[in-house]
Amino acid sequence: MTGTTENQQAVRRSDATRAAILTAARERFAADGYEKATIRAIARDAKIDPSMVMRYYDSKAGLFAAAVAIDPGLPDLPVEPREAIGRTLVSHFLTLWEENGELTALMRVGATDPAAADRMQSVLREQLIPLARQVGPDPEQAPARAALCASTVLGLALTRYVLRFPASVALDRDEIVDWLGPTVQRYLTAPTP
Amino acid sequence: MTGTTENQQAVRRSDATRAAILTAARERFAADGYEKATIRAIARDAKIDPSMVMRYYDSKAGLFAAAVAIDPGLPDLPVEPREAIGRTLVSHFLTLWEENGELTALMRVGATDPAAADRMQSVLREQLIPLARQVGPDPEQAPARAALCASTVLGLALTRYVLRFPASVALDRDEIVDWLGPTVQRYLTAPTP
DNA sequence: AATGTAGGCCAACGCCTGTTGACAGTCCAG
DNA sequence: CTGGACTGTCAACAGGCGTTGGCCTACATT
Repeated sequence: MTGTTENQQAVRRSDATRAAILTAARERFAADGYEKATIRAIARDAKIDPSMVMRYYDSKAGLFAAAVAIDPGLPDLPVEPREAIGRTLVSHFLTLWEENGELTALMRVGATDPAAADRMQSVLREQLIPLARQVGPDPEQAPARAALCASTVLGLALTRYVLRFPASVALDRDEIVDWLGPTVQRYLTAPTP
Repeated sequence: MTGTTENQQAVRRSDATRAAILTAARERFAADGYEKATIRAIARDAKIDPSMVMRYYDSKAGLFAAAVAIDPGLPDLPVEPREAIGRTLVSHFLTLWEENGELTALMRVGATDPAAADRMQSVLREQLIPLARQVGPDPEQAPARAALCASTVLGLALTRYVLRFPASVALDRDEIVDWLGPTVQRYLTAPTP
């Protein structure tokens, strides 16, 4: 132990370094994807030696896992009024994506790495499908309806934050909510077409 | 020149090899993305020496460019009846994607490679935006409306063919057209919300 | 003040990558 | 039948990668 004799969570002298590594890693992974984001480059950004990364995060895979640990927190969303759930969801996702660069990293890497793809899927399974079951007309359709919602918001994230299509980047927040909100609303609550 | 003295397009003895390389490259790029799809692995699949790849396609980048050369052919789509354009587009994209594995490759690589992302964007610019201009109420909104359509179909392709979310894979073709068709229709033709 | 320990740097390892050039067999035109 | 172009193999290169272990430094405890 270092510093205080308190147990709980000791303040390590290396915390600043750990944070610097994590920040640099998020930026590099988000910008370059998994393979092209080298540990050497991340270490250079964080102004430390590559071996420090191994000391604190064991391996490149461990570093990535630590860098993209994030919880979208869908269960905390207000479900009422039910006819606003579409707009609420879209708005929530936009905020999430613009505050957390690691989501872009997760998506870039998920395109080629099954483990990252799995992490994204777990959000669908554990948060979006339950929500669809809660607000949708038929619990049995929940997976399909949730999948459509996922494809809607991830499609926007793809064109706007990953591929950066100018026409998609140019959309402003309200416009997106106005267009996608009703779409998600329909996927979740409308009767089967 | 070999074979016939005809100019036009000579039949080279190596055409079979070239094709084998291209096929193997498409599979590997689609499955693994750009970095993880090594020339050695592609050559092994095609049962030839890695140096042949360089001889026929100059470099890895050249091979990729040749492997994903494809034209979605949107301009040939029937625009009438106008109220069916949404379903027509979605249906066309589904066919395209299931017939051409290179689209998955292009998307996997586009997630990290700007050049591939550009190629995808050119489809939006040269084919989807003009179409939106043609059928939409206000030509000035064409880029925004086209971008929303792109995010719709690419979102589905992402969850279904790249990330392979089971709930998205489980959707059948008609279901997808029934759900996404009206969405695209609205993005293209509905008044601004 | 002495001492153990955590933080940090350095040099090196083995591996895999894209790419190259020299060499051998095969086919066809003259 | 002979020359030259084409197809293909082999071995090697230079460089970058993740990862490791040894070493010095500086701090916190005793």
